[in-house]
Amino acid sequence: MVAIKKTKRDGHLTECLTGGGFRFTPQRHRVYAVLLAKRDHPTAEQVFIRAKHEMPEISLATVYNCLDALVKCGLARQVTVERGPTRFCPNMQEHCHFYCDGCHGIFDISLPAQMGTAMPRGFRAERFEVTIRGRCPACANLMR
Amino acid sequence: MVAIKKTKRDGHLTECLTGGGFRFTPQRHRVYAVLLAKRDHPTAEQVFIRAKHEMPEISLATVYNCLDALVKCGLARQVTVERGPTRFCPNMQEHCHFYCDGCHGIFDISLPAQMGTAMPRGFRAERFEVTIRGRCPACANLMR
DNA sequence: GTTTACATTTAGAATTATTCCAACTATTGA
DNA sequence: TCAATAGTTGGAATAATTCTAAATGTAAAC
Repeated sequence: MVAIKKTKRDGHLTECLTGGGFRFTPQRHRVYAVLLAKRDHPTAEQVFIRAKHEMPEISLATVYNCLDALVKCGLARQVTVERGPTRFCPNMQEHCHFYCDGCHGIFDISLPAQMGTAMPRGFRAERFEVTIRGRCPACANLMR
Repeated sequence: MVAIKKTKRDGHLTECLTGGGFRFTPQRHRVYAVLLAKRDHPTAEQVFIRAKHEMPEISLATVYNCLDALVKCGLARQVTVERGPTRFCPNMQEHCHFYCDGCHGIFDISLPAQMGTAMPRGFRAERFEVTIRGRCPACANLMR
């Protein structure tokens, strides 16, 4: 048994996990803390490396499991803007992603009413990609 | 040497390829034809299977090479909306992608002025994802 | 039209990212 | 406390992609 100091934020974690049929575990707590600590859209492997600093015995399979649980219970989202490993983002507010073609970094940008005119200072937008998720006509029909 | 019947469209292919420093080859011709023939955002593997019907000796490595060349010379784009294999799309006009959470199909949707109100009949939009590509402040500075 | 230089293709090996598996451990609820 | 079940672990397996080296094809110079 590992001692866990719970903060107010952890209450939210517990709620969301149990609400999704998941248990609260020290590993999930750690993985979520890693996501919140540095919001640079890390890959599963990067999360693994960071989580190991405070929890050396955690395994990569567990990190994948924890990230999956967080995504399923609405505490994080997967970000896939390029070929390569999936990245994770704990910002659940409506926002869009700025992908830098130079350093391949991903930055959160708040969704402005007039996109393009409201870019943060210094960012140079060159291409917009919009993905809409939902149900196509055939699949929407299957749900009734 | 393989005989190639060139159409007007193939002239465009040749132009774009040579413009990007690539050579015109029967394999690239075939791969591009496959993309144009059925615009269902196929994976590299699906392109490979389709290309083999008319060119049984083509290899998967070549299909990856050809798709890469097409992307680099502006004749196709990669579409990565979910974890899993990258998909390819020869529609180079401004448009966005509708991803069906049911069948995982990807549909091209023209980019409307007011998104959400202008969905094609039957499509149920549930979530919008916007990715902006360009240069972050640090990388934009490096280019001057 | 040869020759030469280099790009491309091919099959298979290697690598990367992710998932699966089976044994063990922890948590929950009776 | 005990049984049932969920979660963790390390390693094996799989999937997607890239790399490699040899053979072949293409273009451009002579």
